[in-house]
This record gives sequence, structure tokens and C-alpha cells, in this order.
Amino acid sequence: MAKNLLIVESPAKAKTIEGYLGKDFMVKSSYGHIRDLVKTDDAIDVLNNFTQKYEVPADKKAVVSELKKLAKEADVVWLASDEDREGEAISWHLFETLGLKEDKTKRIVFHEITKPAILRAIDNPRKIDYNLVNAQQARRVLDRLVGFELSPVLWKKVKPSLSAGRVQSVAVRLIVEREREINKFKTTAAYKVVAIFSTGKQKELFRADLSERFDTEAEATEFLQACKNAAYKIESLETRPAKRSPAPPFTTSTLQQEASRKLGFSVSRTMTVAQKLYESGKITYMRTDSVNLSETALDAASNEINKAYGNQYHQLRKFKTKSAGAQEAHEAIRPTYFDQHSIEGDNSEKRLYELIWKRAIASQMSEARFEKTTAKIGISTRAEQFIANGEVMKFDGFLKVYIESTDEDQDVNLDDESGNAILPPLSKGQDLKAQEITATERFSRPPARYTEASLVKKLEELGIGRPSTYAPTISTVQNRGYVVKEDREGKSRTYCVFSLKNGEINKDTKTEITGAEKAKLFPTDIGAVVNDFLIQYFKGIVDYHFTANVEKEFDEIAHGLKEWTEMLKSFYSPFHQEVENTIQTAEKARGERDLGIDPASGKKVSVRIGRFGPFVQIGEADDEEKPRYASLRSGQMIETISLEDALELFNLPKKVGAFEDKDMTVAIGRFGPYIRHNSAFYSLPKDVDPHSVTEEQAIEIIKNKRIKDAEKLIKTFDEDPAVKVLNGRWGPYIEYGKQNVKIPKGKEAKDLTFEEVKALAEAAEKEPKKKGGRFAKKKG
DNA sequence: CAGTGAGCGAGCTTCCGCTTGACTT
Repeated sequence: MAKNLLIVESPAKAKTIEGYLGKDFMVKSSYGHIRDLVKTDDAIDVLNNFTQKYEVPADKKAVVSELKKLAKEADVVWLASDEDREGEAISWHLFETLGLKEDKTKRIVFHEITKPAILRAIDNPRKIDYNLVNAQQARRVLDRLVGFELSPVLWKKVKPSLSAGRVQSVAVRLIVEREREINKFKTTAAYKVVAIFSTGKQKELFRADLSERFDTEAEATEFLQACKNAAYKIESLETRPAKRSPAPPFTTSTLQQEASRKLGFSVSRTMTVAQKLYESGKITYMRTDSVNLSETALDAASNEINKAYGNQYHQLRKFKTKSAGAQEAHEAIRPTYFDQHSIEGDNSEKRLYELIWKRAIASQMSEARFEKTTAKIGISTRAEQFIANGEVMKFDGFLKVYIESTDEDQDVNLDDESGNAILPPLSKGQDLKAQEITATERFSRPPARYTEASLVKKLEELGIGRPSTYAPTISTVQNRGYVVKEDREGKSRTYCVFSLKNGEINKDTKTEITGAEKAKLFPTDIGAVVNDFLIQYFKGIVDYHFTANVEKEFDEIAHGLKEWTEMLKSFYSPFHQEVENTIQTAEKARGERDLGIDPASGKKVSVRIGRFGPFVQIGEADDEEKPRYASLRSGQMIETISLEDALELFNLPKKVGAFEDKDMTVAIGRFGPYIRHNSAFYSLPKDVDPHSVTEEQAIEIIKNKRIKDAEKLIKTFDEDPAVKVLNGRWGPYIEYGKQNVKIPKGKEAKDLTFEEVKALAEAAEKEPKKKGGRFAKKKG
């Protein structure tokens, strides 16, 4: 039996460390926290110094009983959870739950999983830091109090099953407020002028931008007129060195951002793939806020750079974290072995690994050096100048392996073509010819909608959330129906281009698509209503700085400067009072908005949230004639829908013809337009306008749907035609009434008899639905 | 899913932060 039991949080980490230590050590994992507050409302006794009731959740019982047994047999138990607030609390919970003895327990910490770091830690054990534990308890209790007192207020005043919390409610607020900024944004147009100059020599053409823009068409054309007979001359020429340095190695948040931009991964996909890489020993821990690399890693990176690129490419760098809330219990995310430039695995694993490898290697490489040239070109007839920028790379440095992208790279930005071109040899005073000068109408752009990754970036800047919660938070706000991730089609708009060529000015009108969005976060009506409600009644909680402020107090607790129960008391009593007041005084929030009067009937038109989502109502409940209702379509919101668009929703359902002796009607449901035929539903393809569907189109759509359904169908039964055996995404299944039943292995779907199908369905109904893990998806 | 939108009311929902597999129509 091992004399020493060492407990870490992650099983993959346990395996690695066991390899570093001798057979005297058994290394086990707690799988994160082993206890949590009970799920009920009596988890915290607020009248009695916030005394907490903890329990070991069902899925942790086995871990705890195994650890308990091993701890009893060991001479010394080493608590080696992470060195941060949560890690310290895990050690304390282990100490309490496993019934450890003070004199047989040692607390150790390390920030990197390397042999010297582990051995050093074992040589320097300490005691559990109860100040840090108290800071964690304050954090945990505050989050529970906020979440479990606010959410029920929403159930009463808005809608059941909603939720609010310190983190999620701010995430929703960011998205709601960004959407409103976009809605109220006023686009302005200006003319941007670009010239193509030639030196006179063959093929020596380059581009230069005018230093100013023109607000009106008249000013732009006046400028081009003046250019007709102008002479151009280089008035100044400046060349200066420039350099660019590599970014630090990845943290969770920067990995999520870069994987989103470069690989198109969602935040959760990045984490799933990274988890696989971590478990197979290819990268270090993937939930980290640290940009630090271990000495071992710095050496390995240095060796690899010298070997692969030469030592002029190596530059030792130590990065400091910029994010305020960082706890830095781990290293930055880096490859375990720098000499592995790529790995075996599936495609996404390979790509993510390469991204991590490149970023980590580049962070230890020398800067890239450039020579930047700026030429200012005078116009004989005008005061403005054209400016040409050129850039020549003198030494590639870290750019040999890695170019960091930015959010702006994703947007199509026609204004941003300037910069890095190569200029021909130029000299001061040189005369130039203008081949072509164009003045193009360009529009100002509203702030960008959040992507999952840019929301994570913003949350991290505000110090809200932790590496382990960024991905789950994004799921939560979507599962609650506060936010949707969607593509939206853009609108086309026209713009003018004036060009001066061969002494003539031509006007051209072009069209472009604007406002198209891909995988962006949009608020829903319920998200907006909940947000406004929280801002009205709980301004302090949804304040962008609330987390940062309480974090300061948690830090004081951690340093022994503040009593954790005192901190909670001064927070809780005014907060609880607000909760009580709100329950007493607040009206039910339905997000109602009046749109005006329906010209056809003279009745009031309003929009609000109902049981089935947002809808328009014409007329009022106490009118003699009943009000008429229609659901809003996806993409329409209460706060932005126009009277015209709202009335348009009532032009349907509409008969479009008949097929097989039954009428076909087109209508718009919550999930978009559809055709109803013989009590069946057929969704309209996205490119078909529901208001102008023809009979032929409708028949075509119905036929296509039937063909697709027939392809899925394996068999039906004479005994009950509603029962079907179908081919699904994960193999064959039975559709029996409202439930779908999986077909057990070893059964051929096409050989099933009706009796067998019935038996399977009934067995499935009796069997209580297996619950997934603690993280199984819940229905939204 | 989609057509609806009254009202009653039992019983339920909910937080953030550590961790992995189990699970999916």
C-alpha cells in the first residue's frame, strides 16, 4: 500500500504526476469540487452567520467513498488542488468530507505540471489557508443568494423558469445594449478618394489615399474636376523602421477567440477539442487565465526554435497578465512537447493543436522588422495631399510561424485596403501621373454584434466569469431564451462611385450587401424584457462593475483584512430588501408597446410577450369584437417592429390553391412561414416569399417533403399506420405516438414485427428517462 | 414546434465554479 495519497483536481493531471513520483505515492483525482450547497432554499441560514448546508452530489459519491477509503490507509494525505480560491476550497472540502487528521494532512501547491515543480512543492508543504477558503465561501454564498432570490422574482413578474445571476445577467445586458446601439445608429456617408499613380515607367503603379474625405457628392465631384488638369509631385518621402512583437501564449479566452476567428469553432467546440488534446497529453491544462510559461517550457521552446529556425529567431519573453481577475493557478496553454509541430488525431484536433503550437512557439521568437515608407503627394490645384504607404519586411521573426488575427479581419471592410503594399522606388520632388482617381461613397458602420468569442473577451475584460464558465454561460443565456445565435440576411444598398480617367469624370452606381451576419448573438424579446426589469429594480447587480467590486472585497477576505460574514451582511440586507420591495410593488413585465392604429379597422395595434412568445394584437380585450392575434416572426422584435410589418402578419393565412382535392394555405408561425395541407405542415424554403407563393410552388414543396420523408421511412404496420420505423441521424428508431424509441443493437429495423415494436415502446415508457450527467442538456 | 393568447393552481424552475463522461432523433 502506498504510504502517501496525493489528491489533485483532474484525473489527467493525476496520471502525469504519478509518473513523476515514486511508488510511495498514489495520485488520485477529486474531479473538481466534491461538495456543493444543497439544492434547496435552506442551503444558507442568513440569520445565523450565513451557515451553509453542504452535500456530496450523487455523481460524486463514488469518488468520495474511494478517496475516503484510500485516505484511511495512507500515512500522509497531500492536498494538491489548484492554488486559487476554488482550489483552496476543494482542499478544505476534502479535509472535512474525508475526515482527515490535521497531523497527517499536508497542503501543497504548484503552478505547472513539471517534475521539478512537483518535487519543490512536496518539499514545501503548508496548511490550508482559511482566509482563502472564506473568500471562496463568500463568493459561493453571494452567487447563490443572488441567483436564488432574483430568479423567483422573475418567475413572479415575468415568466416561470427564468433565471438571473451575477454573470449571466450581465452577459445578456451586454447583448441587449449592443443591439440597441445598433438600432439607434445613424449611418452617415462620405466620399473616400483613392488614386492610382504611375511613375512613368512600365508597370510602376501604386495606390495612394487622399488625406480627407468629402461629405457630399458636390464636394467630391468638385475635387475631381480640380484634378483634371492638376500636376502631382512627391512633396515628402519618409522611411522609418517598424517592428511587431508576438502575442503571449494562449489563455482560455484568447484560445476561444482565435479558434473562432481562424478555425470557425464555437466556444464550446474549442473547449471539447482542447479537452481531448489535454487528456491525451498533447497540451497543458486548457482552463487557465495565465500567460506564464514554466522554465521547462521556456527551455524546450528555445531548443526547438534554435533547431528549426536558427537562433536569430529566438527571443526569451516572459509575459504579464493584463486581465484584472486573473488567479493564475496554471500555466498558459501550450504544447506539452514543443518538438511536436503537429499531431495525429481528427481534423479539428490537428488544427487546434497547430494553432496552440504556433502561438506558443511564436511567443518565444524575435520580433518582425519592417521598413515603412510614407510618401505625401501634392496636387497643384488643391491643398489636400495623397498619401501612399508601403511596407517592406526586413526580417520575418515570429511571423515565420504565426500571424494573430483581429476581430476586424472578419468584417468585409472596403476602407481597409491601404497599408502594406510595396511601393516602387520613389524620390522627393518626383513628378507623378494619375492614372485614375476614384471617389467612392462609403458608409459609417454601427458597432459590431457580439460573437460568442467576442462576448467572452468582453466578459474577461470586465473580470466576469472564469475560464471554466465562459462556454457554459454562453449556453445558459441561450437555453433560457435570452439570446439566440443566428445568421441574418443583409440588405442591399446602392452607393456612388465617381471616377476620373483619361480626363473624363464618370458616375457609376453600384450595389452592395450590408448588415449580413453569421453566427452572431442577438437578444430575444424575453432577454430584453428581463434585462430592463433587472436594470429597473436591481441596478447594482447588473452593473458592469459589480463583479469587479465584490472581487475586491473577496481579495480583502483572502488577505485576512475582512470578515467574510460581515461582507455578506452588508451586501445581503439591502439586496434582500430590494427583493421584497420588488415583489410587493413591481408590475408584471410583458414588454408591451403600442404601435398605433390599424387604418383598416381603426383599432389599436400593440405588441407584447404572451404565453407562446411575442405577438401582435389588433383591438382590445374589452372590445365587442374579439381582438385578433399574430405571432412575430423570427428576427422581428417588439422594440423594433413597425406598424406596417405588424399588420403584414395578418395578411396570412392565405389560400394559395388546392392539391389532391384539399386546400393549401400559407401562414406564418413562430418559426417561420409554412404551408398547411390536409392537417400537415410544410416549412417554406428560406428564399420563398410567403406572400407570393404560387399554387405550383406550393405543390412542389409538398412533393419534395414527401420524397424526403419516404427516404427516411423503413416500414409501417397495418395494425397502426401511425407507428413508423424511420432512419434517423443516429440510426433507425421507432416513432410511436409522441415518443421516439431507439432500436436495440442486434435487431434489424426492417425485420421488426408490430408486437416487437409495441413491446419496445411500452418498455421505454415504463423505464424512467435516464438522466444524463450533471451537464446533460436541459430543455430550454 | 406551427392553428392559440381565459383562469385556476400544485409543483417545479433558479446561481457560479471545479471536474468528466453519458447522452442525443
